[in-house]
Amino acid sequence: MDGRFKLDNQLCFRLYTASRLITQAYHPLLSEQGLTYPQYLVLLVLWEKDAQPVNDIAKRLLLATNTVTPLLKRMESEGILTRTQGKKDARQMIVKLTRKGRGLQDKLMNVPETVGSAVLCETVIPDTVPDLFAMLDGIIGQLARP
Amino acid sequence: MDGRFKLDNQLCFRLYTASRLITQAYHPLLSEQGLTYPQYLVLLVLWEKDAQPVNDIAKRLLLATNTVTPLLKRMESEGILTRTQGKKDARQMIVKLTRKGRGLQDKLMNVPETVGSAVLCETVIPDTVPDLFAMLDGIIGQLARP
DNA sequence: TATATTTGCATCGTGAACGATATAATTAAG
DNA sequence: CTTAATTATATCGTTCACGATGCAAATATA
Repeated sequence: MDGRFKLDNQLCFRLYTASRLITQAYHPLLSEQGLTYPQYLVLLVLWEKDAQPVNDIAKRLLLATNTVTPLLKRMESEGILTRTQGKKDARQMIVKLTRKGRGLQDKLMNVPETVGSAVLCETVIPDTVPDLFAMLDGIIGQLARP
Repeated sequence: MDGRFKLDNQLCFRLYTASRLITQAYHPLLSEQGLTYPQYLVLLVLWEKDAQPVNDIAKRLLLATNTVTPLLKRMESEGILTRTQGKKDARQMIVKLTRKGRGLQDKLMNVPETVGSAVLCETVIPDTVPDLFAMLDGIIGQLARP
């Protein structure tokens, strides 16, 4: 009868649910451009710095390459990016945005704010977001194996 | 050059990553008993209240039935639970734990604390957890469609 | 009561996640 | 200069998530 197994006491369930629900909030906005949320994350990474090897993208997103590789191949077949073998290191595949991939930034310009405002509520306002970020970063830093 | 698309400004990416990493922390503990994290969530629900229709379990976890149904079928084939047609309403499938399903609680007794302590860090301590819960509950309440 | 709508669950297809494993290129060690 | 260890990616199999759709039982409405 101790509350150990109570769903309402579980941090992970809250994270899992919040993550899923926000991803669902992105869905209508992203699917307009034929994108999924993980694909949008890849775009964020490449918009910040184009022409990166698969490994760097995976590390930035804290994902394994066996998750990222098929994702990139789908995006390649959509004409969003190209994958070309590295010259310095033939093992690397360098991922580069196409014109279309760069152009998606314009079409998605209003997405961050739309989703951001959909999330605001009593306990999550611009003032409290830094605290939330700090706690999530703490968890991530604690669990990410570097 | 506004920070709109910066990965480091994204709440959802933090939630997505924190959720994934904590689920990974559960993995070695749950796989010992042949369980996945979503299956563990189903157990939490049924340990709190046994003999529930599929719909109630799905609602409690904020998942769709087309996610939960195959999950329950896998757990049924593992002998963790049974699915029997409801008597009052023939559309309902009543999910009930088997002896094995109930017994898993003993074998997983130390899981919540093990994962809990693995998450603690500078910014996430017992004192700050209620604030984190409140913010996540705010987001979930804001986005869950009732 | 006949018909229409809603509800509960299931099936299907696609795209992640991720553990396990494989392969080829690079680097380190002997 | 070989051989061994490491590294960068890819392939495979299983299990979620979830939109779309189907179907039968229950309920509401005409």
